[in-house]
Amino acid sequence: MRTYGQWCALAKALDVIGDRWTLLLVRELVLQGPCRFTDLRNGLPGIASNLLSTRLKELEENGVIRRESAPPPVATTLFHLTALGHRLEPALQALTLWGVNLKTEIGADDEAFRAHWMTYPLHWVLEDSRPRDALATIQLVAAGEPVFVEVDGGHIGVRPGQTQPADLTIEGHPDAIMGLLLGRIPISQADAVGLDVTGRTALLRRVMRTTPHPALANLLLTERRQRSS
Amino acid sequence: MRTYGQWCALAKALDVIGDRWTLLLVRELVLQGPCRFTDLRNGLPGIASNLLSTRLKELEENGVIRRESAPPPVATTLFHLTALGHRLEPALQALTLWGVNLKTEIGADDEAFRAHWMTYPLHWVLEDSRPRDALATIQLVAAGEPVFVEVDGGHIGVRPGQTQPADLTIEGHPDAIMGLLLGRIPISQADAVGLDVTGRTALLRRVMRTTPHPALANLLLTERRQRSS
DNA sequence: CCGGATCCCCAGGGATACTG
DNA sequence: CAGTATCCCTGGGGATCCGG
Repeated sequence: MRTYGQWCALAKALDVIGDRWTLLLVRELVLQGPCRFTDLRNGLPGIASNLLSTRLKELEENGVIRRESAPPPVATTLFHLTALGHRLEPALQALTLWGVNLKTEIGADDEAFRAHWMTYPLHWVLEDSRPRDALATIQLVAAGEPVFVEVDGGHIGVRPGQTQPADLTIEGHPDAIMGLLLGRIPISQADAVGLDVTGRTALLRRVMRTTPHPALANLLLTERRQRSS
Repeated sequence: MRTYGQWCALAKALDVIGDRWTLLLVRELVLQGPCRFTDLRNGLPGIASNLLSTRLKELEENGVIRRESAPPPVATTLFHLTALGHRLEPALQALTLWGVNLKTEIGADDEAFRAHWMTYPLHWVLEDSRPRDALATIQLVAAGEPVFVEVDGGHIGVRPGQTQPADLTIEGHPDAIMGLLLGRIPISQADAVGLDVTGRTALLRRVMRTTPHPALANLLLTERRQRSS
């Protein structure tokens, strides 16, 4: 294990989770819960299988994850976060929030996408502004992957997957969907950005935040950044 | 620039600050303020100068830092955090807090140490429980490096450096000093762990927290972690 | 199909020396 | 002081193979 050898908590933390892919691996376990090797590989497009294996070993040695052989319905080993691992979530959220600033960049269209990656941002972007209204459901289909949103009693539920008859369906590129839900793309221009919106569009007014999530205020970044090749 | 190529804010963030040394470099600018090249090299013991140069270029391209030629008193270029860079601080703190759990490990004695690395932890560990008392000063000397603590009106000030006649002086290994201030090492055992405490020891009762900092509650980690070679 | 292990190769990073 | 230049080595990407 390569270490910085510094008396500094940050350096110690980076000794453990600073290697390439490591924090993304933790992200998978946070967003998906206990995972099989294959689930992780699928959630980390581009990782070499030997690296995934190595990272899992390291994280286990450092007490961040634990491997457990699951009973028959699964019948294979599952990787869990330990209590220590779960304590990484605040750091994960802080870094993710910071990364939102960067996503403004050119939306490279060859980017990999997984439905569950949207769940964090969606929680930050949505709210139930009419808690007394009846339960409502929204089916998102981002880059072909389904995400299911449930609005009920002031609470927003987000998870990958489908439901049958949703009150509202939004289909298209992830960035376009987020742009619509953020209010940056008016419904009138949904077509123009390749969005397919069907159903009770009035539901949008219920779930879209009127005031941005406090932690997302930094989206209004004034400073301009330049791009290199 | 090597990128994960994922539609995910965390992945984007790691594209920018995920490389080796990068986040520690940001730490230096957060803790020390604007730095010269040499200041950074000194705050990052072990880094190769070419790597430092490369990282600075990358961070500048990505808008995290800015280089500015300072007027005569300094007469050289200084590296500043941009607004975007400053927004990394919450993530830095979250990771640092997580790292505190790991520092319990064997205190390797060949670790590098810099005084300003203590400032974050000290802010978390200290408080002024008697705001009406007169201003008081504590001089720490950790691993030979001086840290100056000022207690006044409910506020704690921490910065590297010295003051002449301090009300209390504590000298010794950083871990021992932190242990004492955390209350894990009673004053009676200060000698046994190589601490040299002189002056108004009653001041300790003023600055040591009776109730741990909320974010540090996770120090009471029950789970046991195993060690590899 | 799952959970890796093995091999090859290149790029990123470490160490040191050198320069404007 | 603020980097560049160079050399070398290890970590990581990519593919393939293997036991359960």
